[in-house]
Amino acid sequence: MVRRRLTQEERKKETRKLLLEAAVEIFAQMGFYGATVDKIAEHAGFSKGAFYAHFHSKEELFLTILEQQMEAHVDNIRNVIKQHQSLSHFIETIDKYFLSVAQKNRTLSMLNMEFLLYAMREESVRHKWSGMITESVKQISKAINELMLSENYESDLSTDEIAWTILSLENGMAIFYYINQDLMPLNLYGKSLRNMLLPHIKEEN
Amino acid sequence: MVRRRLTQEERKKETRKLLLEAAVEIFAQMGFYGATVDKIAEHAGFSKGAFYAHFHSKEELFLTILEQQMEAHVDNIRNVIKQHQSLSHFIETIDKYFLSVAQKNRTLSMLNMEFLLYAMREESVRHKWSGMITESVKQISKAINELMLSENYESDLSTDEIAWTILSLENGMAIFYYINQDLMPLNLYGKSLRNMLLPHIKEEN
Amino acid sequence: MVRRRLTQEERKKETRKLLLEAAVEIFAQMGFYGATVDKIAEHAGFSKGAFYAHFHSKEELFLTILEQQMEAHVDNIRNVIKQHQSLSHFIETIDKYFLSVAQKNRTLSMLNMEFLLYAMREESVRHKWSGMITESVKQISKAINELMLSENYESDLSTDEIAWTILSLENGMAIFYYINQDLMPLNLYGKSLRNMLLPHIKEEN
Amino acid sequence: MVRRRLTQEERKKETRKLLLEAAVEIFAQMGFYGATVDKIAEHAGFSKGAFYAHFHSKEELFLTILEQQMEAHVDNIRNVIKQHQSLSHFIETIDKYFLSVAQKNRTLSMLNMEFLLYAMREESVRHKWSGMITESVKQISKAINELMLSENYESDLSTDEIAWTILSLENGMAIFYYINQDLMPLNLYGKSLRNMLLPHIKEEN
DNA sequence: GATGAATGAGTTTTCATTCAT
DNA sequence: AATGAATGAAAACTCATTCAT
Repeated sequence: MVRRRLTQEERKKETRKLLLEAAVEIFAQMGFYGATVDKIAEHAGFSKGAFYAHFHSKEELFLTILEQQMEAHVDNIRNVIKQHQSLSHFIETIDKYFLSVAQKNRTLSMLNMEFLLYAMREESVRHKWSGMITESVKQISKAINELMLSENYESDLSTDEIAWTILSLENGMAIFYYINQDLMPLNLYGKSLRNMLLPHIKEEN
Repeated sequence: MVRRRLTQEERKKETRKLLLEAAVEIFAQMGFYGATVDKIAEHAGFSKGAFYAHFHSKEELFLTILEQQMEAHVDNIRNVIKQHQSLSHFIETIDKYFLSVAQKNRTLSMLNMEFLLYAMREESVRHKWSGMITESVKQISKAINELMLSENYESDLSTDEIAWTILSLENGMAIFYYINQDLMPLNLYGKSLRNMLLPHIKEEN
Repeated sequence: MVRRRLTQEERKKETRKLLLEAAVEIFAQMGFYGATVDKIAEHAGFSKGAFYAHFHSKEELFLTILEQQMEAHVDNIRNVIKQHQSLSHFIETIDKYFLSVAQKNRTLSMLNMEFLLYAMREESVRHKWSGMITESVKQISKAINELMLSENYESDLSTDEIAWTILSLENGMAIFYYINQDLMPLNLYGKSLRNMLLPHIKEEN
Repeated sequence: MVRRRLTQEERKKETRKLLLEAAVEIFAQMGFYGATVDKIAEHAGFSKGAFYAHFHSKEELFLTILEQQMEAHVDNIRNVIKQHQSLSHFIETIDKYFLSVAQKNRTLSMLNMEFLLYAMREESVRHKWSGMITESVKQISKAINELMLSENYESDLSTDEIAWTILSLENGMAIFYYINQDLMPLNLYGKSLRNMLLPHIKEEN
C-alpha cells in the first residue's frame, strides 16, 4: 500500500515535470498566445484534463516556469563567478557561458524574451524580475570587487555599473544574435567586455 | 468640387493617421495579442469597420507600424551621426538620444520589444529587421571610422564591432530600464561607451 | 433647361439599367450572398452610393431582376409559340430555343436556379413565380391544343399535362447540363419531347 | 473502464449525428448562407463550440452532408431498380418513389436544390456530383436495357438517353412541385414517363 | 445624382476552462 | 489522476446600409 502511494505521488511529480518541460518548449517556440493548453498537454503526452489537474491556469504555468528560469539564471551566474581567478579569467568564463547558451538554447533565449515582455507589462511579475536582476547584479558586483582589490585595479565605473553593463550587453547581443545569427560575431561579447574593463591591463601586455 | 474631394481625402488620411497612432499605443501597452482591433479602433475614436477600411488585417497594421518605426530609427541614427564633431562628442550625442528616448518613449520602447519578439518568430519580418540593423551598423561604423581617422585614434575593436556593441548595449539597457527605472542609472549607457572607446583620450586628460 | 432635365432623367435611367445589367451578371456568377453591393456597383462603374440612389436594398434589386426575368421568360415562350405551324415544328422550335439558351446563357440559367431557390423559401416570391408558371403553362397548353385540333391528334396526356412536362424537362435538363456539359447530349430535350408527343406521327413516317 | 470509454465515444457519435440531422434541416430551410453555425448547433441542442469539435468548418459539414445524400440517392435508385419485373412495373416503382420523396421530404428536396447550386459554382463539388449522376444513369440504363431485351421492346431513345430523361424529369418536376404543390398533378411524373417510353405496349393493351 | 468614409450588427472561428465519467 | 466532450466568451473580419459632402 505504501509503495503504491509513493508510486502515485512520484507519478504525479513526473507528470508535472513532463508538462513543465513541454510548456517550456512550446512557449518558447510559439509565444504565450501561440501556445495553447492543448498543444502543451499533447506535447507532454497528456490531455487537457491532466494539465488542469496540475496547474490552475495557463498563466499560473507560465509564471511557474518564469520563476524556475529566474532561479536557474541566478544559479548559473553564481557558478560562473565561482570559477574566476582573475578579472581577465572572469570575463573569459562569462563569455564562454554566453556563447554556449546562445548557441545551444535558442529556445530558452526566446522564452527569456517572452518573459521580458510579460514582465514589462505585469506589475507583479516585473517586481519579481527586478528582484532577480538586483540579486544578479549584487553577486557579480561583489565578485568583481574582490577581483579588483586583489589585482589592485581601478576603473571609472563602479563595480555595480560594471555588473549592469555586463548583463545589459548580454541581453542586447542575444537579441541581435537571434534575429540574424550570421550578422554579429559571437565572440564580440567577450571582446567588448575586455575592451571596456581591461584597458590598463592590456596596455601592460 | 476639387475642395470637396480634397477634404474627403484629407479626412481619410487623418483617420488613417489616428488609427496608426492609436495602434502604436495599444500595441505597446498590451502587446500584439492583447491589442484587439476593437480597442485600437475605439482608442482612435472609430469603429471596427473604419479600421478595416484602412487596413486589411491586424497583422498588416502591425507590419505597417513596424516599417514606419524601422525607418524612423535609421533616420534618428543618421541625425545623431550628423551632429558629431569628435568621438567623445559622438558618444555624448548618442547617450543623450538614448536618454531622451528612454524617458519620453516608454511606449515606443515596449513596441520595439514587441517587434523584436515578432521578428524572432516570423521569417520575413526577421529578414527586414536584420536588414535595418545591418544598415544602422553600417552608418554608425562609417561615422566612427571617420572620427577615428581624424583623431588618429585606434582600438582593438573594428568600427563594425564598435557599432554592434553600441546598438546591443542600447537595447540591453533599455530592457532593464523599463523593468525597473530606479535600478539602473540612466547615464550608464554613455559612461560605459566612453569607457570602452576612450581610454587613451581619458588618460590624456 | 428642359433639355438638361431630360438628359438628367435619361442618365438616371441609363445608370439604373447599367446597375441592373451588372447585377444580373454578378448574381449569376456568385449567387445572392456572394454578390455584394460593392461588387455590383463597381462592375457597373459606379459607387455604392449610386446603387442606393436607385434601389432601396439589395433584396429589392434582386426582386426587380426576378420580375424582369420572369416577364422575359413568358415573352420568350410567347414568341416560340407564335412561330409554330405544326406540333412537330413546335417541338423543334422549343428545342432550338432551349439549345440556344443553354449554350449562350449559362449566366441566366444559374440566375434562374438562384431564383428558384429563393422562390422556394420566400412565400411572396413563390407566389409570383407560381403565377408566372401558370401563365406559361396556359399559353403552351393553348397552343398545343390548337395544333392538336388542326392535326387531329390525340394523346393520353391533357394539353396542360404536356405543357407541364415540357417545362419540367427543360428545367431538369438545364440543371444536368450545367453540372457537366459533356455528359448529357444537348439534343436530348427535343428528342425526348418528340418521343413523348409524336409516337403516332413517327409511326406514319 | 471499457464501458466508460465506450459511453463517451458513443456520446460523441450521437452528438455528431444530432448535429448532422439539425444541419440537414437548417440548410434545407434557410440555405447555405442563411444557415448559421449558431442556428445549427442550437437546433441540435449544443453550443457552437461543440459544433467545431465535430466539424472543421461550416463548409466541411455541408460537404459531409452532400456526400451522405449523394450516396443515399444512388442507393435508393439501386433499390428501385432491384424491384422491377417489367418496364411498366419499373416506371410505376420509380413514380411511387418520386411521390413519396416529394411528399415526405420537402426538406431533402430543398437541400438537393441547395447542393445543385453549390455544385454549379464549385468545381470540385461539381465533379463529385457529376460522378454520382453518371453512376445513377449507368445503373438505370442497365436496368432498362435488361427489361427491354426481355420484353423485346424498342425505342428511338438509347437506354442512356432514357435514363437521362427520367432523372431530368424528376428534378424538373420536383422544382415545380415545391414552388406550388397545388399546380402540378403529382402523378404526372409516371404518366409522362409511361407516355414517353411505352407507346407501343400501351397500344397493345 | 453620386461619392465613399464610417457604422455596427452579424458571422465564423478559437481556446481557456469546466465537469461528468 | 486522467480523459476529452462541451461550454461560452472573445476575437477577427464582412458587408448592407447611412450620411455628410
